[in-house]
Amino acid sequence: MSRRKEKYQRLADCSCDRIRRSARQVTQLYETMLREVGIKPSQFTILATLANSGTIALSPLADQLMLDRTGLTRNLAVLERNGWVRIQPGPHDQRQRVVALSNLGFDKLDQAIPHWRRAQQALSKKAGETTLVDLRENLLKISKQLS
Amino acid sequence: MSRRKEKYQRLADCSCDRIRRSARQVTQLYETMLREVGIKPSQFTILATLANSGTIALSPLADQLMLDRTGLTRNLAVLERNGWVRIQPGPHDQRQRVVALSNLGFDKLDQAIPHWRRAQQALSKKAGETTLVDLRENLLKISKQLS
DNA sequence: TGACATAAGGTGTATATACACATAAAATTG
DNA sequence: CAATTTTATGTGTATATACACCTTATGTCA
Repeated sequence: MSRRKEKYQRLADCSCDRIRRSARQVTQLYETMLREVGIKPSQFTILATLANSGTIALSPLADQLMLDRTGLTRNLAVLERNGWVRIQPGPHDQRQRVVALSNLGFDKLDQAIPHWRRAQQALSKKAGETTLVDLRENLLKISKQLS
Repeated sequence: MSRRKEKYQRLADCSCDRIRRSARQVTQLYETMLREVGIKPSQFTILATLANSGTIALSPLADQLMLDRTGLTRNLAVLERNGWVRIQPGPHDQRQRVVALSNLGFDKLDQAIPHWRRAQQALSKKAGETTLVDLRENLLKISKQLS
């Protein structure tokens, strides 16, 4: 394989690949914990955000979650099917749809919180609290610089 | 909304959500740069890995990439359709399939590298080199602790 | 007010990620 | 060597992510 050169070895330093790998691993840890209550990490995040925001239209919710709007639509369809959120036409603007956590959604969130906490603690224990704090700080910094 | 309490505000400190957001943002930066040569970040990573590994069976490749094996299968199907990789039955083990970069794949990789470098540099510039180095270090540390 | 621009949202399509389950080949073992 | 176990891989299914394009409602301005 004459084309296998040192030149290609540096490609391993890809920051995109690096963060994606870690994100997959962390996600799997949280999925394992949250699976016990039948909820996914991304669903948990949406429920938690809705618990704080109250009724909110789709686009500002997507902004707040830094999520793609079209992906949010489809994710919310699942949450609605599960009865965790209510989606209604916007009260003033007929283009809007506003979403809010239902009582069932609050229940599911309450039920999930202890498992989420276990995931947070497990990650902290495995990664080391200092490393994790530094990491989160740097991730936040980078997020702000990229938005 | 009587159930909107401080209790839910702490949920914003989710490490899983934090890393996933940043991963999305970083991925989008790389996608923007790599789109010009018609290749995705994850495809780039696979091509780069294959350039270094040479012919390799699917499972060890998935291990090396820390990728789900079944996802790799489907990703490779696209790469094969594009003519960037060759997939053949394993020479000794009839269960295996071994994959290798084709000449077209090396060409595509060579073509993509300058754009990937631009993405790396853009990220470094936006995030700050120090922050980025720290981040990568912590990500690597966490990856090792979680694997 | 009517024409046009803008904003909110949905749909189609492609890839990414992960798990449960299925199949076939190879390895092991009695 | 035949039966069983393990290994390598594929398939079905569900969700995640992103972009291009479409529709409809709202806003703007001549």
